[in-house]
Amino acid sequence: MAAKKSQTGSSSEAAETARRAPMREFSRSLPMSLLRAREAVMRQFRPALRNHGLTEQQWRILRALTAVDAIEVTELARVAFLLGPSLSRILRDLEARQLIERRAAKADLRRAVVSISAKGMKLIEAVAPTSEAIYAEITGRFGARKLAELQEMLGVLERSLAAMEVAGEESGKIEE
Amino acid sequence: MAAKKSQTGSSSEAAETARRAPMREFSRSLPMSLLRAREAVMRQFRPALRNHGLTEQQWRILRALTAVDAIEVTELARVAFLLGPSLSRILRDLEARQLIERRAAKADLRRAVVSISAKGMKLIEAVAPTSEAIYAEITGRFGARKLAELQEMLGVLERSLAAMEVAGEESGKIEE
DNA sequence: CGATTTCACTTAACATGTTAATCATCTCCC
DNA sequence: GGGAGATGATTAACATGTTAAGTGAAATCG
Repeated sequence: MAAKKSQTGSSSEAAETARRAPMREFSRSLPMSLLRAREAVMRQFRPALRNHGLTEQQWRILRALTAVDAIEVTELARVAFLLGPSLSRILRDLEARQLIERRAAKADLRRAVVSISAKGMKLIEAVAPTSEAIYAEITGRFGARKLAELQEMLGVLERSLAAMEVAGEESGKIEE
Repeated sequence: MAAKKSQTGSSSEAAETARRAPMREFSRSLPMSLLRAREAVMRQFRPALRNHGLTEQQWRILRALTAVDAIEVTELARVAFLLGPSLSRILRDLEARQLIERRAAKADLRRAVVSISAKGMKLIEAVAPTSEAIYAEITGRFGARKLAELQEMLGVLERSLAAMEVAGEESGKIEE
């Protein structure tokens, strides 16, 4: 089971090092931990959403819209945590399905204002009980206190990194 | 600023409730917290990976391959936490770029065995220092102890939900 | 005013996520 | 050994993630 040592010789000396001593256990890296945890959670919700013809992101948007009377697209992107292009496509689809309504802002024709329709609201109402039940089950299994603690830590992590420089621009092509 | 009340009447009674009292603060839901936290982390790494022509998933695969001599595709999917179809596409690309090598298993021709190439290993070596530096910076900002604690909680959450039934099959179309 | 720049949003192009279907092998059992 | 079913991998089809480019409207400045 030993790695194929001394095969290519000195050429892959560092390669051998990496092979023997992985940078990090990888599956234990923070991004992987967060990814797996999120997937474990979403795996519970996706079937229920799917039964109502909604994807996770479409659900996020409709959910966000129930909390406001109307909202501009950019602000909606921030709240639902979606990038502009994704949001554009999804809004086009949701509008075609008449789950939302869109109109131009009077004061600034560049801006579009979105709101949920009665039909969209009914859909939300149909899914909400199941969704809430699942959330309650998760809370029960993991523990309400631990859940709050976890979310607090996630928030701290997020804020810790918010101010962090996004380095990696390699050479000094910072300005263009 | 009040919601358009008493417009459609009793029909959207629950809708009004939802509008006034959102099911959950939404942005504070567990899935959103996990998503934002992960994005905050990955936002630090993506530029560096991009400078080396790698996406996050391609990096995950190469990283996973450095820990083993060779691995079957299904097992690689499990380790790198990718679905089969995604992995298939990415392996095709990585193979075309000669960053990995693939061959059929002798005992079972259905199975494919993948390993990282010398060229792939060199790429890993080129990115690793930057990647490690970023990880160290994150650890420093958030705190090594808190980081370990967070990952422990994420693991517990994952295992708490592993046994949970994935309900939501609506009607009894469990069998097909 | 009018040209330039900025801004909000959309489109484009490519990579991945997600589920279903397909294809080739392999196993099992008669 | 041969056919039904199981299995590993890929392909198909559609939705989203991600970055760059495009479009129209607004703000800025000369």
